[in-house]
This record gives sequence, C-alpha cells and structure tokens, in this order.
Amino acid sequence: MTIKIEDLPTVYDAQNTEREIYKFWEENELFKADAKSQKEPYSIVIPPPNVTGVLHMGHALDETLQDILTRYHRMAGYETLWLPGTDHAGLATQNVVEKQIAKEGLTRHDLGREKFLERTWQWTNEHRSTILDQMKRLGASFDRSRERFTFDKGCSDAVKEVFVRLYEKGLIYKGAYIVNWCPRCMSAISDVETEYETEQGHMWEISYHLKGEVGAIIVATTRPETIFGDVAIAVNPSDKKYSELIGKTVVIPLSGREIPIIADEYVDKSFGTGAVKITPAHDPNDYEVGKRHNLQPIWIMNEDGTMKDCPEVPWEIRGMDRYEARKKIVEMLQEKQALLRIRDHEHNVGKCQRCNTTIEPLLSEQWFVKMEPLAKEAIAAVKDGRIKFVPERWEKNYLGWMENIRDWCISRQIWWGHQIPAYYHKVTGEMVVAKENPDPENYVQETDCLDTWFSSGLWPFSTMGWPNLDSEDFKKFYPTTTLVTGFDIIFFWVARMITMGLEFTGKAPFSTVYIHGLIRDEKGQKMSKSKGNTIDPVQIIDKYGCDALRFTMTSLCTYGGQDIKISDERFEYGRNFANKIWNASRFVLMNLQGVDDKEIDFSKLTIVDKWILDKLNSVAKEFNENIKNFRIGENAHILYDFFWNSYCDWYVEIAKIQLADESLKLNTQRVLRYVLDMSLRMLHPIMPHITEQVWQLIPKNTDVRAIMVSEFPQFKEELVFPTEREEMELVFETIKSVRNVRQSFNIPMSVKFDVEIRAEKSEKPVFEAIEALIQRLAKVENITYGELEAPSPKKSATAVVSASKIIIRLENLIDFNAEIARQKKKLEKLVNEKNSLAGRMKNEKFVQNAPKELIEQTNARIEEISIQEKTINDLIAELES
RNA sequence: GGGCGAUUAGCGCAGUUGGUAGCGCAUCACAUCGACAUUGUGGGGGUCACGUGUUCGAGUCACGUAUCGCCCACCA
Repeated sequence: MTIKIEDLPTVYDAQNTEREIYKFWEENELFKADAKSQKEPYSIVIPPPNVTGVLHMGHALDETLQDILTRYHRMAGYETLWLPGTDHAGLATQNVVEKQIAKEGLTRHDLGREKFLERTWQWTNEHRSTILDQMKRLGASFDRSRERFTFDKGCSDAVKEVFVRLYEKGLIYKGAYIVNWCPRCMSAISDVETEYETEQGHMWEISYHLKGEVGAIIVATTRPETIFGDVAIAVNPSDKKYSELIGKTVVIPLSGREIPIIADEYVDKSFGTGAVKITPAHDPNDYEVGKRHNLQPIWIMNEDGTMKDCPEVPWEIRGMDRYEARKKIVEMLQEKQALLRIRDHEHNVGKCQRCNTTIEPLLSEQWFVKMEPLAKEAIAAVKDGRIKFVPERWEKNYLGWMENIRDWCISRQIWWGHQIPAYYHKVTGEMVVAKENPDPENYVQETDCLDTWFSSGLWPFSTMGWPNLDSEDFKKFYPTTTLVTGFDIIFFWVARMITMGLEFTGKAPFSTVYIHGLIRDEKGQKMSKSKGNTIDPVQIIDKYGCDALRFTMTSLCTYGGQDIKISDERFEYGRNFANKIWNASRFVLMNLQGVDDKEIDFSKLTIVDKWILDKLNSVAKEFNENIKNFRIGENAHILYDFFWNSYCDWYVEIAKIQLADESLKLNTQRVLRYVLDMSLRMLHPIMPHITEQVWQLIPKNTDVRAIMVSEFPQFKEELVFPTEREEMELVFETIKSVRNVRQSFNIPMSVKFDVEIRAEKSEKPVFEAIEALIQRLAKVENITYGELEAPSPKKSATAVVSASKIIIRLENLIDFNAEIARQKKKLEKLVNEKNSLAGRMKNEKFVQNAPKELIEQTNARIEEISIQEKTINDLIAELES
C-alpha cells in the first residue's frame, strides 16, 4: 500500500477502503485461529444463519457484536476463534426447493425422496456461501477455514451419535401423543414453534339428544367440525345441573353415533354450558380426558386438514377442507335445529411459526426427547453460575421455561434433514436404533427427519470435532467463551445447546450468554418483508459504509439490551464519525512529516500533552472494563466523545500551536501520533476498516503488520496526570467564557480584544502557563493581570471562571442594557443554587450524615458562588451607574 | 391468569453501589473554504409517567397506580 498522504481524499471513501482492507486481512490469513497456540483461548460460534437466509439487520447487529468481541480479544492477547457456518434449516429449505420444482409442475412426491434430496443438495451447494459472503461485507473476522454446516458429515455423525446415546439412555422415545400439526407443512412441529394469536371466532351451542328419552344436553364448542370425532360429553362431577345425566347416552347430531356422558374434573362448570364434547384425536385436553376414561380416539381429519373419508363422517363432508366443513356443518345443524345459539367469542389460535397456518392438534405417532432429566443439570449450571446471562434478567426467563419443561417433539414429516436413525424389520416390524442400518436388505429406515434445532443444539461441540475428544479444536476451543444472540431464540436454541452440551461433554458449552435486543423500525415495529419496513444492511453499507453501520449499531446497544429502533438516517451518525476520524487522521499524518520513530519524551510534555494522555489512559481503562461487563454500546460513546471532543476539538487545535514551536514540535508529533495510534486501536473492534487503513499509513517502528493483530491499549500508571487534568479544565472554561462573551455581544471573530485576568492566588500560575493557549483559541490580543479585589472597570464584561475573573473591556462596542440583563440572569441562577446548597448545610442531619468530601465540596461551591455573586453584583452596579 | 420490559428535552435514547440530570438528531445565532460543512463556535430547551414510603438527600431503593410493548400458560 503506497499512498501519498497529500493525495488522500477529503471525504472518506468507505467503499474502496473496506473492500481493499478486507482483502488484505484475508490474504494474510489473519482470521485463522491456531489450535496449537499456547495463548489462552477465546471462542465464539456463530448462530448459524439458515442457508436460505438473506442478510438482515438482525444479523448486522449480532455479527457486529460478535466481531467486536472477537477482534478485541484477539488484540488483547487471546488465541481467538470465531467459527462460522450455516444451518440446513429443514422446513425452510424444503419449502424453497418445493416452490422451485412447483414451477416445473412437480411436487416432491413426484420426484421421490432420493431425487428431491439431490435437488435440495444442489440448491444448498449453490447458496450455502451466500449469506456468509454477505457477512464479509460486515467486516466479520470469522475463520472461514473452519466453516461448518449443520448437515455436513461431521455434524450429521454427531447427530446420530447423540440420538443413539439418548435412546439407549431411555431419553428418546416414540409414542402416540397429541402434537401441533401444521396441515400446510404436513408435519408435526414443536411447542416452541407454535405461536398463539388472538382471533375473533364463534362459540356454537349444539344440542345432543338423549338416547331413548326426551331431552338433550347442550354443548358449547369453537370447533363444530370436530363433532364426528366426539367420543363422549363431559360434565363436572359436582355440577348439579347435570348430575342426573351422567352415565346416560347421547346421539351425535348429523352422524347419529352414540356416545356416553361422563364426569371429569377438567370441565369448568362456569364456562360455556358446562358441558364439553370430548374429541381425543384432535384436542390435547380431550386426549387426556379420553385416556382417563379409556375412550378410543376417532380420527376424522386428514394430515392436510381435510375431512377424512371414514364411516364416522357423513358423506357430504368427506374430503372437504376443515373450514368449509365447519360452514357446511353449521348449516346442517341449523337445518336439523340442533344449533341453539351462536355467540361471538375471542380465543387464542395456534399458528405455525414458519407459515402462519392455523395448527391442528393431532394425535399421532412421533419421536420425543424426555426433557426433565436433562433439564436438571441445565438448571443447575445457570443457578450455580457456570453459565451467566447478560443481562441477568434473561436467566429468570430461561429458568422459568426449564423448570416447566415439556417433552420435545423432535420428529418432522419432512425429507430435508437428519433422517432418524431407527430401522424397522420389513417383515416383523422390529425396531433397531443404531448409527447405521444393521441389515439394509431386511431393514428400512424411519422416514421421519429430526427437528432442525436438534442439530443446532449440538453446534458448539459438533463443529469442534466432537465426538472425537482428541480433536485439536475441541481440546483448545471447547467450551466456547461467549454466545451472542437475540432473546427470541433462547428456548429454541440456547436452552437446547445448554442441555445437550452438558449431557454430552459434561461442560457448559459457553460461560456467558450475551443477549441483545431486536432490531425494529423507527416506529418500534418488528421488521418484516410483509410489512415492507425492512432496511437492507447491504444498502446501508453501500450508502454509509460498513464501519458507519457498525458504529451506529453499537452505539445504540444499551446495557439492558433494549430493542433498537433504526431508520436510514440514523446511520449518518456513524458515517460522520468515520469522516471525522478520516480527516483528523489526515491532518495528523500530514503533520508527522519529519517525525522520528522514537517514543514520547516525558520530560518535554506540556500541560496539554499530559492532559490528553491522561484522558486517553482513562478511556483505555474504561474500555477494557466495559468489555468485561458487556457494556459495548458505552464503549462507542466514550470513544466518540474522546476522539471528537477531546482529541480533535481541543488537543489537535492546541497541537497546531505547539507544532509551530520548534522546541516542542518533535515531541508534539510523537504525542499526536501516539494518541491517534491508541485511539485507532480502541476503535478497531468497532470500526475495523478505517482504523486499519489509517494505521497502515502511520509512520512507526514496528513489525506488526496490521492493527487487528496489534496490542490492545491498557491502562498505564505512568500516564496518570491528575493535576494537569484539573488545570486544563480551567483553561477550557476560560476560553469558553471568553467565546461566550464574544458571541453574546456579537463581536466578530475578526475583532481581537484585550483581556484582563484577575486570578485567584492559586490559579494565577496556571493562567500564566496557558496564556498562549487562551490568546490563540479565544482570539485575544493581549492578556494582562490584575488584583482580584480591585473594582471592576467601567464599560466592561466580566466572566467568572472558578474563583477568578476575566475582564473584557467593551468600550463603545456593546449595548450595556443587554449586558446588565445578561448578568442579572446569571446572578439569579447562581443565587438559586447557593440558596439550595446553603439550605442543605443548615440541615444538621445532612452535616452529620453526609460524607466529608461532599460537605467540603458543598462549602467550596458556596464560597465560589459567593465570590461570583459579589463580582457580578459589583459589575451590575457599575453598569447601571 | 403469571412474568418481564418501557415511561427522562420536540424526536431517538444514556444515566453501574442514592449526592439536584447527560448524548445524538432537530432547533436558534454566528462563522464560508487554514484536517473535516459528513464542519466549527456559542445558546435555548426537562417539577425524570403518577402516588405513597425509606433517607439528611430519590431519575436511582420499596410498595402501589396508569399507559404502551413483549414473553409464558390457556377454558371447550
């Protein structure tokens, strides 16, 4: 990279810089982790994005935070691995390929399992790297040489191993249970994949005639289409209304089948009519009731949500879609006068998380993981601190779920996924669970596949070579250090990684779970394609630059992990900051010509040099502490403030003066360079490209080839300068107050004036030391000194700084009435503050209880105000006379 | 029904052991190419949702209320 400083553009060119710099890192293989290293390990596994995924703002945030942690720890001396990869995303990917073949007029059944899988692999191989390539645009420093896929050989072997072991331990079982069934996906889904929505529906009251006698029982239902699957009517045993009916038989309207009236505590007397129809094959609660009363379930609906062709269902209804059937049945009931009432009824309806189809509870044969025994350790690990959630409140959320854990339905009636390693004898039907088919001639494999989250749950160790415990990566980088993700997948993913990790490796898969908020649009709504409110990170990067995106995102991260509202314009914040860094760097680099490669000479430091070094030092201290506490957003703020407000606005401005002084020039150059260098290093994890680019241009004596592998700044005792820090505050206040006076009276910058400083005794040497600064920065002609107690001269403005006074003579230049008003306003503020402080000091309890320092502070402030008050009063008197 | 979060300047948000409130944007005034107008300088703007309590002192702690949002459970 040979670039002439003078030729650098005045506006930072993010597009070209970012492309070049990323290439530079890749070519030098700087992202590669070394499993043989002696350094302490730090590792993160990426939450694997779906292969079908397209980069969105959620990724941008998640990946940025992981990259910040990765880059920081790499610089801070850890052997750092950020392992990337993708998820095969069973149903999602299958849906995409099904849509594709639908264009050719085919369904997956037309192709057959084998051909369909071939097509899906083909699609996957074509798209597999897309999203990770997109993440390169985010500057992600993950190690692509270790990229994994949940469906690759290693992960698949791990899945089989885990399945067989769990089965052998009795923690996986197959059985008939009511599951959430999606009629569109034609598969079972787990509880966590079901989302509930409140819908406006109806409650139909249907009359069931008693058999062989006059009378009927009225049942309320929201799902009249299921009446053909009824096996009983249930009432509460203590319900006097119905006590005489228990044990009698009723007739299902329309179909004529006879069913008993039974008593069960499950029924709520006060709800509906107090009588419930029991449909065990199509309702979870009814299933339980049916089991208790030994009633055989009757299936009346197909897997695609149409009505079954079976004797229990009247011929008019057979084959109809469930909602059409509902309409038809209601009509028929009305005709038969069996429908007594229709009421509006609001209720919650389960929806398939993936396709939003209303789920159908369906009794079917599925595979489950027995969770309770696994949950015990997963609860303990969080309770005893082996795993920490940040922010802490998510711990409660996690524990609440774990403590009420239900068995996990892991079988899916799909083809794209890990086929369950169970084999059935073709003749006897005997089942064998094993990693491989024991006898392919005589055994056929279970057709169901596993829930995608089953393989994701193994991710932290399946990617590290497990079950091979001698794998170098497994030994060096497992358990991982930090997991970074959004709260929306705590149950889906985090909880399962914890249970699986503990069960199979005996170790928690990570020590900290860092949970960040979700990205929302400017109105606070979730971003979604259907709402059309998405913001494409790639477009933001094209428009503002990757570092701008990253900095803005980071700055919006709060400690509490609040959701983040974004809009296009918010990224101007980061872009402007990047541009500031660029131009300040350009200026500094231009002024480094002739500098040597030596360290700063401490004996030649000016008060300003010491001040900026001290500030830099405390920023370094804070930054490192903040990372430990996951206060990452705070780090963006302190760097922004330090770099822009301290370094650019003050230090660089003052350095311009020092550079003009031959005796100070060289050392000033060194300080400028040092502070720029260290600032860039601290900024690097957040804004990797621009910092790398500038750092490469700094003349320095080092064989470190990149900022990303340079040492991260740490707090240094020798850079602490408390006195200078305080004295500089006086300088700033003085300059600001002179500027304030100038602007208040509309005195143009071109007009210089004299200033008389009436310094308090202890402050006088400070003023004298920084006289030149005041002159230059406040555009002052001459500075003279006077007695603090001397009467204020007429026709002048006074600024009070600390315990000293700054007098500016304004003869013939200003409106005196305006000045009087200005001073009175100031006085009022001061008097209010003084009164409040004095009131506090009169309070005996305050004086007794408050810490000494605070009391001293308060007294000092009162005294200070008194001096200022007197000065201003005198001044007002002068002006009025 | 249970739980969690939010409520601070016009807008978006910070505020870690309690010591009288800050940042960005917007706004007003001034400055027009001396690193940067993606800029500089200065200013204005808040009874911290409400109530009660603890305390010498509460944005900060406790209890309660209101509004908004989210999660979990779910009665047909």
